[in-house]
Amino acid sequence: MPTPPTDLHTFPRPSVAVDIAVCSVVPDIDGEMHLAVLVHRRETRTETGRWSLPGSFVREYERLADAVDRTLRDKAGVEGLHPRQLLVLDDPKRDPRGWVLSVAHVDTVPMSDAIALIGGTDVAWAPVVVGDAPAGALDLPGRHRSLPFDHEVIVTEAVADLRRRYAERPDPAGLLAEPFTVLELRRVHEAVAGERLQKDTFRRAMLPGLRETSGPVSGSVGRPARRYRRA
Amino acid sequence: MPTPPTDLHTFPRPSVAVDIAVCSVVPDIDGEMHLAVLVHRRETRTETGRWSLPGSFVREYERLADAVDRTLRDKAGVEGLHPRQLLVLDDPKRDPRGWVLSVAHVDTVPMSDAIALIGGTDVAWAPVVVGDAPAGALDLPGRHRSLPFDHEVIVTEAVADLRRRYAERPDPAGLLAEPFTVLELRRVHEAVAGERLQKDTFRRAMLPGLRETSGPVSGSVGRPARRYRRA
DNA sequence: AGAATAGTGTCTATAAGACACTATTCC
DNA sequence: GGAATAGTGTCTTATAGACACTATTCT
Repeated sequence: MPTPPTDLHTFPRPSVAVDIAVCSVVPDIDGEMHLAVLVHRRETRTETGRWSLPGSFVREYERLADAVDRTLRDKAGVEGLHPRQLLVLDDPKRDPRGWVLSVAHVDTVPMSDAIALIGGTDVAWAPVVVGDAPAGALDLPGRHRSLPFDHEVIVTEAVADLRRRYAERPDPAGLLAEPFTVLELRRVHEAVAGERLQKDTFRRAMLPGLRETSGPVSGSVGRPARRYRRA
Repeated sequence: MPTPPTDLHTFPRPSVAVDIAVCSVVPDIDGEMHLAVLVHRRETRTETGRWSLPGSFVREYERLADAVDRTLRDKAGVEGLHPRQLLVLDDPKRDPRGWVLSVAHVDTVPMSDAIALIGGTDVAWAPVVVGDAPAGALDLPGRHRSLPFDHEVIVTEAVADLRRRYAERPDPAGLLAEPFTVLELRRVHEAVAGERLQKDTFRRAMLPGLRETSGPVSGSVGRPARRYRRA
């Protein structure tokens, strides 16, 4: 809390927006799973036609998490997520229209909803580029190479946040529907991490955070895998 | 970046403030060092007389880090710090005067400046309560028991941030003047961690992040200690 | 039986913790 | 020499990685 002025309204106030890196794990043509970020094609004056992260201005007395939920509902028809704050973007020149602060968030959608979510051609999943690409680089549709504004900073932080959390615990963001097998879990973690993980080490690291389910085991071929839920 | 409205000014805008947990390590009566947070006595209408964290409203087109610097210069005469963003406090009811978002920060002042910084009776170092106290509890002057608003959340995050960073590297915030001995460094780390650290393990963990200085070694008694700088 | 996938025993390399020893100074 | 503090050798314990083996299913 600041030292209050005699009147709040004597202070200039910035516009405040939320920008969101919505993440999920989606398959490519070959069935390989990849961490991807939701981008949409800009239809408005600034940077029209480029792909960017969804965002919107915060309404009066609205909580930031609610602004995130509302934005995703309106722009992508997604519900019931768990946004996490990443950082505030405060460069006074970041928006040509004026003084706009943006609170960047990361959020996730379950893999089962990810594909259905892409309705038209104005929304897409852009895989995170793995390897030694520039930080925050996405594999955008068409021949687009980069995100506008400071959105690459947001992607960088979002990916770092997810990787940190997934290194600790099994599927903390709930990308995978329960119950699941350790193999399914590992595929998701590999997609997030952007690298292969060892099957035995991975299993032992994750087991303390899992509860075995007694439910029936399905198996196409080979020994049927046990199924688990998050503990 | 959000979908732009036709005009920025059609959107309601919140007041935006910065609140700062300024941290340092200060000695108590017995010479023991403790992690402490700078608090000041409120002089204004809301919560008058209570101790709280310094903060102020952000000026037009001002960067948040600059608002932090300005606030600390004005309220405590501190210069040249390195604020880090912690989180945005966005409860619409957090300030009775209206819609105020606050961006919480953590910052540090070198130990050598910490004592001189306390000028009058309206500013004080409040040691972080160690042990199983409520999260974010401070040992405030007088008989005050708690911080107003959501300041305890800020202290909790500030302390967690510092402890995380100090567990990794030697004195990342530069609390200690260079050059220093490993013993001096360990005392600072113990104050931040709120617990004793083992001398041999600590030395081995920190050495990779230190550069030995060839400068003259002072010693009152016992084998003179080597002196180091941060690498 | 053989293929395929799941799960585990175990060896090794590495790091953390703890203890005790050696080293260097001042008196 | 003795007190005091600095720094290190090394043993123990825990953990991560790797490899190979065993287990359970389907065809």
